[in-house]
Amino acid sequence: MNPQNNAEIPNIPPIFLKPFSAQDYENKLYAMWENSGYFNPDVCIEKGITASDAETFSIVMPPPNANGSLHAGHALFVTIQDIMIRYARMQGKRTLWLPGADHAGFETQVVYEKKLEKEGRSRFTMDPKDLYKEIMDFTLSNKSFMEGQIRALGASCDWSRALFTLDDRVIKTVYDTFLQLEKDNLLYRGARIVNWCSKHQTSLSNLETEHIERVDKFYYFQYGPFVIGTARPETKFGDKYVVMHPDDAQYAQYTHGQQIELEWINGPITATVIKDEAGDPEMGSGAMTITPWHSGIDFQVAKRHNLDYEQIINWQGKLLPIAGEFTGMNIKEAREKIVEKLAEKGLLVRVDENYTHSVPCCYKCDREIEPQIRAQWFVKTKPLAEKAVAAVNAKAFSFSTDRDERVFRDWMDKIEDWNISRQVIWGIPIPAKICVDCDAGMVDLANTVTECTACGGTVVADPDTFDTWFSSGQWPLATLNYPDSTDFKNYYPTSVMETGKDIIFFWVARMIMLGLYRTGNVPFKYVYLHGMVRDKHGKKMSKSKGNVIAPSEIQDKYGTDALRMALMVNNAPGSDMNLDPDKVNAYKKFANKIWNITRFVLSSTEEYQPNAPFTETDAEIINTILTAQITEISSLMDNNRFDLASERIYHFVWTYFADELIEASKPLLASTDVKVVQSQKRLLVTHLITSLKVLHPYMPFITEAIWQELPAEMKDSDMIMVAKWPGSK
RNA sequence: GCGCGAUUAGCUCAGUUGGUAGAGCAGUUCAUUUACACUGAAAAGGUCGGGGGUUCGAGCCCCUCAUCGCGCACCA
Repeated sequence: MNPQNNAEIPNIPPIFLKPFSAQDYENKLYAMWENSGYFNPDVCIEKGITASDAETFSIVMPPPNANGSLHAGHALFVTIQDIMIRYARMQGKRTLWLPGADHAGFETQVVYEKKLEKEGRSRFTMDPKDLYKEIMDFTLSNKSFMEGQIRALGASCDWSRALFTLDDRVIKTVYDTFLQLEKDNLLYRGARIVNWCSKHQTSLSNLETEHIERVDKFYYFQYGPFVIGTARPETKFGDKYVVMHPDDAQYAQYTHGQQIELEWINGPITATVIKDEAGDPEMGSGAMTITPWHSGIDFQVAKRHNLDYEQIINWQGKLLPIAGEFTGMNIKEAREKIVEKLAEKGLLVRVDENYTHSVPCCYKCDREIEPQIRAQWFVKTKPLAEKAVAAVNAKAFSFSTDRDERVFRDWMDKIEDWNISRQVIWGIPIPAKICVDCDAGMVDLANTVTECTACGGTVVADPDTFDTWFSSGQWPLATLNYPDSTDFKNYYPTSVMETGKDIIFFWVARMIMLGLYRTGNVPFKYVYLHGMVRDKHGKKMSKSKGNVIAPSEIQDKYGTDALRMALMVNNAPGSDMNLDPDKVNAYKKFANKIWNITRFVLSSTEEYQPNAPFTETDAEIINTILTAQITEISSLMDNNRFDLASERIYHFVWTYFADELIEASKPLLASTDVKVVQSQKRLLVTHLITSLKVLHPYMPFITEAIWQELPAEMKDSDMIMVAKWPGSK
């Protein structure tokens, strides 16, 4: 290219004389948008951009964790939601996208604990208040960093309404719900088997565990006249009940409650026969001993027959004094030694070396979960789940794919009570007193409870915090300021909940249950779930594999618009996608193509007349081809098929506009017939404006950068962000 | 165990109600003061995992098998 030639063309703003460079524009343009106030629907109404009676479109943003950098999944969700929002805003809807930041309780505490570990410190030796303050400082500094990255992705969200999950309003909402649940008898505190992580020293919900398949040894021991099997000999010290199925013929001679003297690990014991349907005649010998404190099934058996419970393993994963000589040993090292001792005593029958089973582990540290009995707060979820299923039956909300709805229903059908207590510092304190003499708990928002209402015993403040998902589950209520705000009236239920399919149970299901519970209405009408972003070969991104693609690096190299397009094109809703830098590069080229299309159009449209009459041919192109293409694109967008719409737009701009229309225009522009030339100029400008508009939701920066350089007579608005979508009123 | 998904060009993936397949990247040939080389033109490349069925017609619907992946939940 020879700049001198171009410099002679008066119509081209100088910026078009070099290739598009995203870095030169993005920050400035975002600041311009943000300063305009147009992210805020109230401002749009004030300034006459949006009609005051316009249809609303609202999204509550899933608040990113304020504990680190954004990853590719964040870039994907920001892109999808921003496309929805920008499209709605251009259609003249009253459009709200409400951002936030998540303190992310346990998650953040784990991140912070790793930091402490590196510094040779531990949360267990710290004053809880100091720890809380340190994590707060850490989180707040990360929060502003994270919000900067959201801005860099082009998110046109209303920062004036931003909320943090530890803000007073959130806490008030959560406390109100907690109290309401108690009043409605949907809340209880009781000793139940919980998933205990002995590294993180907290209980976890079932969803916070993952099952890891392992091959372990499976031992058979002589237990009096019975042979019992176990993979966990270290729990067997207290086993004094032997359970068999009531109908198991091989044990017909034994009666329920019968006592048997037998030799066991640390000497003679008296065992009691329990007939219970938990015993499976097909499994092993059909007889089993139970450890009610450390097994869910055993706990149920013990509950049914009112048996004793005894803790064998302490909270740190070490054996308690009941283990005799093994007291204080870590369960892993104790296992082999216990087996050795049983073998010496002649009680080891045989060992199955290839026992394959999956064991529940902490999803953060992979350490085996130790089931423990602990008094915790539980929400009775069945009544809440029934309402949620009724709502989906009544089509009060729907999912982007049928399979998501099936997955949702499946989980709702077999939902169990939800443990909402966590032994975590970094979270919202549970506003309750707990009894030190029994397991009772009393909701105590006003701090007036002085003794146990169940036993009259001494009470203390509950040291626990809420499961983050309990508060996140009320996020739409808190952000829209339930119950009396105008935002709540205007925007609840929101139009769309867009989030990752991996948190359909953690978050989406909980928001539906709690939203329905508090307001009687679903929190959103449509659930769009995106898949995971993987590396270019479909592998999960992880630091250890070294295949993590940081959005900020991609943005620096190729531009944010290119990243956004790469994330959208051919990425079907709900399925995982692979992010290949080569694909991003393809859309960087596309950005430059748009740049040069503009340059050509501007350089060819001196003395452009906005009202020049179209020739018959050109009118035909406008009325049929252009209209048809835009209708199709809008229709795909209305159906949330941004993957298909973006590909269509790409070809509309490159294949049709650039390769066909512009090439065809070259001889026509050279025509001696002024009418043909003027019509052609108007045709090119019309296509340019239309292209920029339909591209804008996907590639907001370059389209706005160009828009700002266009002569006033070509455009219908100062900013393309609030320009009218083609075909909309 | 229960449930779900995938299998389409060398690679990574699209394909909305059934009408003999599309993109990006890679590769082939040609074009060089062209709006744009971050380019253009042209061609090449797939019996849509195997088998069976429904249909005038199947990548798409049904059955079955195989392989890969995911979710949930158990286990003495």
